[in-house]
Amino acid sequence: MPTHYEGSAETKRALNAFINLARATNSVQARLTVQLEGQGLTVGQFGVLEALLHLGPMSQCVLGAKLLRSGGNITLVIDNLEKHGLVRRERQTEDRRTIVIYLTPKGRRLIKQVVPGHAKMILKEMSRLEPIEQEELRRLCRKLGTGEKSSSEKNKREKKHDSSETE
Amino acid sequence: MPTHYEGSAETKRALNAFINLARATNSVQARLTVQLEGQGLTVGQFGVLEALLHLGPMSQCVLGAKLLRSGGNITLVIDNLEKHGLVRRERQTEDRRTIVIYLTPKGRRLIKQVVPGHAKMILKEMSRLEPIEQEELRRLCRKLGTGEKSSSEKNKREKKHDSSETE
DNA sequence: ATCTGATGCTTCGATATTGAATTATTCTAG
DNA sequence: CTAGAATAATTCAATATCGAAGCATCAGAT
Repeated sequence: MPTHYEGSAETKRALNAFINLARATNSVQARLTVQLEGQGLTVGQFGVLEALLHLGPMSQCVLGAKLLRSGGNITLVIDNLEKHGLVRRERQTEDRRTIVIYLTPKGRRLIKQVVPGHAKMILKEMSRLEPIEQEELRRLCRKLGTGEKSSSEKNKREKKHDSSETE
Repeated sequence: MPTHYEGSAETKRALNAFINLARATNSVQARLTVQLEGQGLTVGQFGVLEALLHLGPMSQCVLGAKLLRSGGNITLVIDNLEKHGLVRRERQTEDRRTIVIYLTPKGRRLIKQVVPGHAKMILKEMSRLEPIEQEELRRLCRKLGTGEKSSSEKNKREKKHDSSETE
């Protein structure tokens, strides 16, 4: 499956690598999305609930930073989760700008039930590769860039909790 | 950056590989998106114009199949491209259900101007990896799955034109 | 104490994206 | 030839997503 660009071998190599990277990721994610939505959660909603489950209650602002989403987006996703009774908002009294999001019992129950199946699905998808290959893929992807600029963002007392499963 | 799931080493390996795959892809795509939008094109619009440039005029239906997008989505993206005078719709006379999309001169000029910079950007992104690594990444991604079910779709006289750069 | 700038959330306008329902058209089996 | 199935496009209702504008609140400087 060649590209239609002309260009140096270097360029072709890069484009082909990128195309296959993008396709593989989209393909796997599409199948994961189908599974999640079959359980009544969108990808964005799953991301929020999963972060709350593993990292505990947090403000919308922090949630946006963890999930790499805009403030407006978080507001909407939380709105929808709140409608379904899966999370609850609580305005902070110390800093009244901040709203902390908590899982409701219903939300906790749901996400705890959904997560294992999701993990199992990822396991199944990734098992098309040998263990060694999975590790090599991981190494290459880390080298390719995780989106971190350099290392100059809120390094105050945020050492723990580096990453939940953030898709 | 560990996950917060417990589970077998096998599961952890798969989850970590997946997380880094997803992050790397999203990270690269985000930067590409910024560049495209700086030139006034969304990713979806770029995909359509690029397909039309490299594969020639085609119906919305075929476009949707190439880009793996729903019919409703293609309709909207074409609407927006048409508003900007970058493509034009032409109803077929043989089969009046079908609408073929053509690049306008303006659209052709624009996409021809945008494509090289896009390719250059991909080259730059991918060059964080050595050539050998790019090839290995490609191999792993192909093995991981390109979304092809098996091989039972429209194999009539569609051998040529396997893939444009489809993100 | 007050002004100013930063911060957190919401709202809005665009665009994307899907799946379902609808319409128009073509094809196919009788 | 005609009825019903299949196909192409459109429309609609949700949801996502961003960036920008707006509002409330807080923190720092004078």
